[in-house]
Amino acid sequence: MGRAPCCDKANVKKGPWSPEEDSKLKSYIEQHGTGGNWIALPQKIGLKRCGKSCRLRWLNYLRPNLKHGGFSEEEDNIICSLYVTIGSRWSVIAAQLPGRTDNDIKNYWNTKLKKKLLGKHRTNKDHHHHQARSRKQAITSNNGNGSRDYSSSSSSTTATHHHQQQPYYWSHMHMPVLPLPPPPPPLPPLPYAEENNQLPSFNDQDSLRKLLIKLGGKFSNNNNSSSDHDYQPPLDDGVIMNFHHQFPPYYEEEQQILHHHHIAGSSSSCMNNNSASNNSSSVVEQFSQNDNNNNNFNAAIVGEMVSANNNYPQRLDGLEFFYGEEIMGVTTTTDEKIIETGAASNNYPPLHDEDFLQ
DNA sequence: AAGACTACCAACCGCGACCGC
DNA sequence: AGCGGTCGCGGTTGGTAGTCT
Repeated sequence: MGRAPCCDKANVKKGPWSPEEDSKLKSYIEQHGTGGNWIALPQKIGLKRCGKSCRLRWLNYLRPNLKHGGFSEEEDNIICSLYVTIGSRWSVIAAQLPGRTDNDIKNYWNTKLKKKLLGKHRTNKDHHHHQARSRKQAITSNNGNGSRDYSSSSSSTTATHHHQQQPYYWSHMHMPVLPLPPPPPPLPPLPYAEENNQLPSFNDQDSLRKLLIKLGGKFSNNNNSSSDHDYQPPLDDGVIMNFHHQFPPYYEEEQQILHHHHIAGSSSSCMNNNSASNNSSSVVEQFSQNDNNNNNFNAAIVGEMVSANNNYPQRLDGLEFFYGEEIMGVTTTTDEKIIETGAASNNYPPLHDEDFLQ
């Protein structure tokens, strides 16, 4: 039973690619193309690689005009904006960033951008992952002395203010149901110091509202607004139209929600309000900025988005820090309830001891 | 100095979608 | 319509190297 392997695993090399393999693959594709069949390609070249591996190597590394590392603030902004809108659809996000691969963006998001937004507070999943890995590495690792480019594309380490970390109980949402200490009392919200490039706290409604305004547009003064007379549809210069062409129905669903709640989509950034301001081709510039500074944040928009997400749980996974724990169903006072609700709302599979002990 | 911890990223894996027969 | 092969995607893992204690 089970799925047939795509190649003969026994006769296929795995792991890092050698320069010789790279040059073989690259020169062949440059001369002949892929031939529309990745599976057959390695045999043609004489590579002992899986076709999928060849494809990945080409797409992520060998393909011409690829950029590696050094994400700009504008790229950060685009990634953030798109992630909030469409979730972890890396290929779609990558399509808006020339020279970037989905893998690159995914890695960048997971290792830097997410933390940039979350603050230094690691998720427990990360924590356990790294703990387990560290234990393993303690056995197997051999430290080298090579140099590595750790240049960060952004300057956010100072922005991880302690008060701006995620709620304690959010960081436990992926945890199994185990006795936990009670969450600390809520901290007073800090002002949203975007002027200083500080990251906003997403734990209070006002900051969350501002964030969503920046990411998605303005919020109506009227919480029950259904008229939307002043809604301005996004400019159609191809990008947004591409979204409509590419996206399955749930994107339409979100668009309706956004429409319904006057999110006309503003420009700018979840990270830095000063960048991404002069590039007309960027997605985040598709919309007119129209923040009327009204503070009546309508949480229903997020609620609806989360509700819509019930059908597509992947889209908001990891976005709880955007939307807030209340919206995500993490509103109760006991830890168990918190975990249960959080897990249920995200369709997480039941957790077992082995998940915890890994 | 050494071990533990953390960060990063390339690569792998499995699944669903798609397509041709 | 059903089936099998392939593609493309997103999640995850493994290896390496920097940083911390």
